[in-house]
Amino acid sequence: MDTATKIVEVKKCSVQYVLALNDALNVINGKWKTPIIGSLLFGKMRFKELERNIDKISPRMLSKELKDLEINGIVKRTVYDTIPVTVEYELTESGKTFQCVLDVMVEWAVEHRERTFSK
Amino acid sequence: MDTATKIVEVKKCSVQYVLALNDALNVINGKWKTPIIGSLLFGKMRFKELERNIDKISPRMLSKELKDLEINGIVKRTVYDTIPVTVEYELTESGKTFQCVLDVMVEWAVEHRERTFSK
DNA sequence: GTAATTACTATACTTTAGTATAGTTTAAAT
DNA sequence: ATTTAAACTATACTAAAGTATAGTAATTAC
Repeated sequence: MDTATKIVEVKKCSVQYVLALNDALNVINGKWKTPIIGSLLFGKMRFKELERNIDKISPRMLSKELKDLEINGIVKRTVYDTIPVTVEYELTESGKTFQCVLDVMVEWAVEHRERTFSK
Repeated sequence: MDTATKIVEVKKCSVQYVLALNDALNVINGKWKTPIIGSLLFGKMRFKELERNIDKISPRMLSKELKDLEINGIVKRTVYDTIPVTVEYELTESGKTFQCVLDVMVEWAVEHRERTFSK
């Protein structure tokens, strides 16, 4: 079954729909996932660069969230054999396509704000 | 400024982008928001109907989350002057259009799963 | 008169998420 | 010899989210 057909299938079944939805939600849950993905959309970055880029994040959280994102296939971690080690983080293909999801959320939010609060 | 122009503006500024994104994320944060919205996509429902529909939800959580959704303009609450009172919950216009956001998330999730885990 | 139903609220508790602070290793710079 | 830097980890704590259990008011059914 190809991906397009699969999508049609999933949309027909509420159980599968909710499961897929949770997959997507797990990518962005918590306080720090979207700032991290947002930073990496500008290109690959090292740990300290991310730490400096993202206001108020602690190394503990950055480390933890990067690990989460790596496990979920959103971020790729590359260790270079330099002394001391250089570690680079970058978005995977899925990480990059996630921008479309973020864009739709932003579009909805702007429309929602106009409709609901600015009249 | 019309909504389309506003969306273009917001996408250009990372601060505004993240703020709009958080608006959308607040709609769905927590464990119970998506099941509630998902149930209400089938039509208006009373408190007990929602409670029966959503597996394992407690009345405390249902009440709290419905209040949140109402404040955020996603759900409309209508009290009928019957004895005992009848209370109906339904999605607002924004609540209904939110389905597009959920659909895009589901599409991404299915594609991501194919790409990342099934090869 | 007891049980059930609707639409919740109150209180107490547990679990998860996030913060604060300090420490590790290896090496280069001053 | 001490400081600085990268890339984290460890420990302890607080805050937020969620659960469990019980209770309220008004009414109908048995």
